[in-house]
Amino acid sequence: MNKKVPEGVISRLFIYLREISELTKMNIHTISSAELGERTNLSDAQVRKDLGYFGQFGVSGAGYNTDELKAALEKILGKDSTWNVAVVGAGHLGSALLAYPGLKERGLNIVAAFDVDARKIGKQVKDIVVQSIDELSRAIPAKKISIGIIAVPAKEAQGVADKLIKAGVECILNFAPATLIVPDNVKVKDVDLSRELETLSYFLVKREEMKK
Amino acid sequence: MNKKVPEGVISRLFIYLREISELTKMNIHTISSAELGERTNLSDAQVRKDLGYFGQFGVSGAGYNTDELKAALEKILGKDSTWNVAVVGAGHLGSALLAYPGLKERGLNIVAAFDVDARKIGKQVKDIVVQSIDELSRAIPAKKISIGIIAVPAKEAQGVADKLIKAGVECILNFAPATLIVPDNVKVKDVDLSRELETLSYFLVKREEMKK
DNA sequence: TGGTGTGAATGCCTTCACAGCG
DNA sequence: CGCTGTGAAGGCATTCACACCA
Repeated sequence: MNKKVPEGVISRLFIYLREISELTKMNIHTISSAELGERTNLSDAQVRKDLGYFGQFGVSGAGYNTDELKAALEKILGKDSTWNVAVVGAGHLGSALLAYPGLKERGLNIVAAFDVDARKIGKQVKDIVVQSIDELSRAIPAKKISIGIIAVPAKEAQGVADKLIKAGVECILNFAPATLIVPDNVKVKDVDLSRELETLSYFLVKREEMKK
Repeated sequence: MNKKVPEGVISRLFIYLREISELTKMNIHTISSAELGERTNLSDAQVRKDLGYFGQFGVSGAGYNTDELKAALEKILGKDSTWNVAVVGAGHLGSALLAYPGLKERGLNIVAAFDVDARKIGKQVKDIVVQSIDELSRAIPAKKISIGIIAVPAKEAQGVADKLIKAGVECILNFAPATLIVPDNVKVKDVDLSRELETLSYFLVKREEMKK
């Protein structure tokens, strides 16, 4: 069993879980790897192999029972546990995250928000009041926060990351277009919206060139 | 020359460009692949190989001239051209995108926004007025929009994608947690914020298990 | 018969390692 | 001497293909 799980498998398991959840709601109780692959833009082999890293969930000739598979995926992915999250930066993006209902549903509770800007401190979004960033180092351990979201300008990103890590955060989702230097035991995931768009635009640039 | 450029190279070129731009601002005119790698959390070999797909920009024994490299990267990445972008969905996330200044700076002009919700239609963010989604099919070609951003709930995402494609959009940035089915000639990039966070949380789940 | 589970083959990307150059 | 540019090697992830099972 203990084979190495490729990067990306976990992310896909969440996609399968999302799809399977829809199916159970629609009272569909069986699905083949081919069908699940079609619904997720992945190959049947990929689906089977991904699941294969964690056990055997299918029935030969019949496919997968969606209720069982759903339960199995939730177990694998730790959907029974919940995590506390802090957002740093209460600008447009930070506020959007605070207001996003999809996170709580998935066991990710935003329990604090911080900003440097006095005009934003005290602002309330849903049930969260934006605090001064000076309170970060006390609030993170006090509220048992293990995930930090960085939604500040690039220049401040590294400083915020340092503060979060010092306060005990173990994972960071970084929206700032900056490369963060962090210790090995801290996991960082970068999401750079303008880079995503730029990469798409490159596709258009290349297509234009091809036309000639 | 015409070797196949791996997926991911382009995205990294944008990272190099960002870093190099900082350096030129700081009046640093030379950098080695090792230093550039350090600043971007990548290996020196990776930096050289990535650049190698597009030509020879370095000087043996000396490194790269930042001004020349900046110009070369901008040329490769098509930073002289600009693209028109539409946002569909004027909720929190859509509004955040409308207000984000980083895009225009990079040649990505949001020129239209659409929503189904009558309460949001007419709302103004910066210089963009939210229009009814019924106007989408006329506005997209009229404004020469080639990139669409989907910031609507999952259930509506496929319908919006269909509308965008029918209207002539060639690339889609999809924030909805849904798998889109699109023709081959349309490029889709998924950004699923809650999945990113969930993937991070899995890292914590596994770490907890290890402690036992 | 239809579909899983999985070793083997393939293909892609990264890393290595070093010749060659300024 | 330091650092680039690049074939060759290595490692990972995906796809293939088929034995096996209900």
